Amino acid sequence: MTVTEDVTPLHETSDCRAVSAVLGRVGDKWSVLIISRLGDGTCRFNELKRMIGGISQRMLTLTLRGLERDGLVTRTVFPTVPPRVEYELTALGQSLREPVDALAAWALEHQPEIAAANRLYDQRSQSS
Amino acid sequence: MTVTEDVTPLHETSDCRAVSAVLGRVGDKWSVLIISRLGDGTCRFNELKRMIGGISQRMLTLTLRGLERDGLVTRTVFPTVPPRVEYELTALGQSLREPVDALAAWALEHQPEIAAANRLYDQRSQSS
DNA sequence: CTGTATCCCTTGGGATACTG
DNA sequence: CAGTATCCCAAGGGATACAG
Repeated sequence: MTVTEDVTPLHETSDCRAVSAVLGRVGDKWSVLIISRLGDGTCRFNELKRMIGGISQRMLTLTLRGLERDGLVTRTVFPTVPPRVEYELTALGQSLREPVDALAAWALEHQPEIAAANRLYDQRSQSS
Repeated sequence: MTVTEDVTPLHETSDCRAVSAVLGRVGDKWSVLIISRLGDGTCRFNELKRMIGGISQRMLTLTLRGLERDGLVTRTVFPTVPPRVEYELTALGQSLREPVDALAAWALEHQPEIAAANRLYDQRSQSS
């Protein structure tokens, strides 16, 4: 019988949306780089910009604001002239590094397999 | 003295690009959901579409192709009529679940802190 | 059933210029 | 120094129609 079943998409539960938000952060091109860099210690705005390299001022600002909003990074303004702003990982931000590093380790470990799969797939696509 | 220093952006090393690619996969809205669903067993195209819900045909196809290209999923076509195609996680795909689950666990565990940080941040932005 | 092809709107994000 | 504001282009992704 075809009664009305539960069709609530799995990804729309409260828990799943929370997980998605974090996955989005991690998937973001710049967030992880910033967190990684900040893991080595406090950093100023332009310092971050230089060390990461390739990030625009706009994206650095936006990404830092996002990280700050999620409580992963603190922003400290020193009322000097010229202004000095320091960014630092919070305990929460530090704790995120562990699972992220695990993922990075997985990526490095299996990179050869992935590259091989890519070549195989592309080669097969070629001859189609 | 200001000699020409090493300004190679950290994210442009070979290793880092490999890690980024994986982080991109994980950050992708649909990839993780598909992998998660496939973790419970083989699945057909429309089966996946229904269970995930909210994904367009186009994105399901594109995402599955990407997962297949990276060797995370296998695609098996049964030459019947109507056609029957089954998707299944590879061993590599299975192995990815571990670090991803760790990240999901982190997200769930710290969700309250993140939500609180969000509220605090938004509240402060309000009064500015 | 399992896709592919198009159209088209939304979002992401770089470049540049300006401000406290 | 540390941003904000604007412009603008490219990629992401849904809706729809068509095909094997």
